[in-house]
Amino acid sequence: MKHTAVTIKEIARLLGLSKSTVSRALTEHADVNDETRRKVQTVARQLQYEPNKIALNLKQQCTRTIGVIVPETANVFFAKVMGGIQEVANEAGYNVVVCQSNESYAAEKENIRSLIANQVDGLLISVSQETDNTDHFDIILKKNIPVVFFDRICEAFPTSQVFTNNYEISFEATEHLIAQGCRRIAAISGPQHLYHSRNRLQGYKDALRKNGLPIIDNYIITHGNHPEKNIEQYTKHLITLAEPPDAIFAINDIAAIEMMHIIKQHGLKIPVDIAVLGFNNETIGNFVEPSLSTIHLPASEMGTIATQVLLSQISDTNCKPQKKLLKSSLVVRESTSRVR
Amino acid sequence: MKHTAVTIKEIARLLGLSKSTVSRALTEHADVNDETRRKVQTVARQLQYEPNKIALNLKQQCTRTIGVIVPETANVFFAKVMGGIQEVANEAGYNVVVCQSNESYAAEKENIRSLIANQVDGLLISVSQETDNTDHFDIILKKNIPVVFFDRICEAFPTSQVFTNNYEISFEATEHLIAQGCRRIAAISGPQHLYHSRNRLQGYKDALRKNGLPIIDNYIITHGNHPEKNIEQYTKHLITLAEPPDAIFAINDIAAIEMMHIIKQHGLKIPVDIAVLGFNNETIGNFVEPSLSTIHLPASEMGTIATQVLLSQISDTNCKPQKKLLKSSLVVRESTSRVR
DNA sequence: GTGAAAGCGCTAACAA
DNA sequence: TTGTTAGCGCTTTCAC
Repeated sequence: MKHTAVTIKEIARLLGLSKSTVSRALTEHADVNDETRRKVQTVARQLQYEPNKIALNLKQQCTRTIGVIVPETANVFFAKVMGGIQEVANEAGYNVVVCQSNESYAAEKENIRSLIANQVDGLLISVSQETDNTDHFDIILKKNIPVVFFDRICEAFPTSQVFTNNYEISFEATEHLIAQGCRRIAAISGPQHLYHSRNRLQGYKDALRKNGLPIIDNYIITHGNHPEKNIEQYTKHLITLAEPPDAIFAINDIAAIEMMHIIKQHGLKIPVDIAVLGFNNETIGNFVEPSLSTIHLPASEMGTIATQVLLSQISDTNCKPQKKLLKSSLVVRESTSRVR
Repeated sequence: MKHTAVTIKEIARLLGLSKSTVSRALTEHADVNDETRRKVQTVARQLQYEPNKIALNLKQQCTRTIGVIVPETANVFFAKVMGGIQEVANEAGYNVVVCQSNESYAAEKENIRSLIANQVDGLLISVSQETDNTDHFDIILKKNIPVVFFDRICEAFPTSQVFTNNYEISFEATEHLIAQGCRRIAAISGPQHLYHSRNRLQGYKDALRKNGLPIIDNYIITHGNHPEKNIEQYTKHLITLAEPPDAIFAINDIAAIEMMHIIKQHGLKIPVDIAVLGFNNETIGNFVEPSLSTIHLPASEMGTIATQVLLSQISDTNCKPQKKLLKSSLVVRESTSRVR
């Protein structure tokens, strides 16, 4: 390392003062002679003194760092959330350490261990697809570390949670498809041990039920850990059914666009033969033909709010867990517009 | 914070030993009685002792943390690079703190200050579009902090650099377009004070020149900080020229796909009327019609290599700066396939 | 208004 | 083999 680092001790030596006086002068403490303060600050500036954060951390028993665990940083949604997190955290003088679980339970567990060992002041977590129990989170409770789950939350856990109205938006989206005349609506859904996936599927089912449509198992695809790998198979499976669906509620925009591509290749028309609905509202949805209807998630906002909640808990340790519900919205474009 | 934290002192008190003995027992030091070690380790496990990293940091004068500054985390390319960085860093027991410059010089400068103040062991930087001088990097040299620039490198700087063969791939891509019979090739290019943008444009120009084609200013669009905002205008401008281009070398895949969309809307055929070439090889390029030809960048690999170089410099401070050139490759799909 | 000393949690040189 | 001591850089009582 740079052994050149200027310390308070050095400044003290140079000015024939004690460390404490220098410290006080630098931290704008009251009881210090104006003259002395001026001198200290001048020298500090000349030497480009920067207080050693590590020493401060040790002294103050906090790191002003928050740890974030996401399934995958390359995922557009999480990347946007990260933006929101950074913004609020940096504004408040906090650093952000990011870890990826890569959808693996083991990695998630290890990330938690590592972040805690590194004394982060708080955690922001979106759980991996593999995570179907919460044992590895217990240590967070035991050590009483502020934590906020976001998006892929851990419902049963007595901590703060920030999430979107998955059930409602899924219900709304399904009713939109029904309103467009779709009667055989397929849905690609995530692992059912995850709260948000479960809710999404439930919203879909309830909308069908409410509208007197049957729930057909063949139309519901629950995929494993790497959905993007199987979109092609799913699509081919669906469109070659004896009675193929007339709408597909995809798991995300990229999957939706891939499905559209395959559907078109098979000579089917979108949305007339099959309507396609995405999820995430990525920019690209505007530029495909037909343009993609989708669900807009308040990604960046989710990051900012989760971070705000976390920071409030860090500053007030016995502040109650908060549940924040953010609203998504349906973005209707051409891929589901069958009636005028 | 959690005042419950178990310390070495606590364990020592419990066992009637000294802190040092406990420390030695825990760190697998040689000179310690097997019996003692066993006892210490048992208690440590029972109490779920975790060494305080901050104290270690202070003691060892390093944080095992590397700071990363990227223009934007939501950018797919940088998100992929981040993946590679995380992988190598975590493997080596390093944490990664991410900052975004949001393409702003001021933010970049502030990020550097903040990361250095937080005593990161090293830096990975991809410079912002706004950055047209290197004054704010001087402090890194002065403090002798290991740094590796990647992708958007800072050529003039006497530090390690990891980058791709922008000139060559751009040359190759342009020759590919020429080989497809294109004669009026437009290019959308980044700010010319950036090394990689300059090289890309130069490769394009040299390929034209070598093939006896004129360099037409009207076909070269150099954009500012937020290109995505103006893609539509650029495209309309180009296709309404008296002599519109018969190929466009876009700045990235998303821009390319937006351009294709607009071109198609204007009744022109791709690639026959206008060939379109992207940059970045995003998945989505496979699923648009026509499928998008593009340049594949070794994004994740760039992250892993940059991190490896950085770590080697951290461990050996007077290890010489390294320049690493990674190869991109041309991915030819339908959007540029005009001959058979 | 300033200095001396203790202490945050840990390691390591030196003693015993 | 174990304990004592010092010290990493800083803040903060407590004396003076």
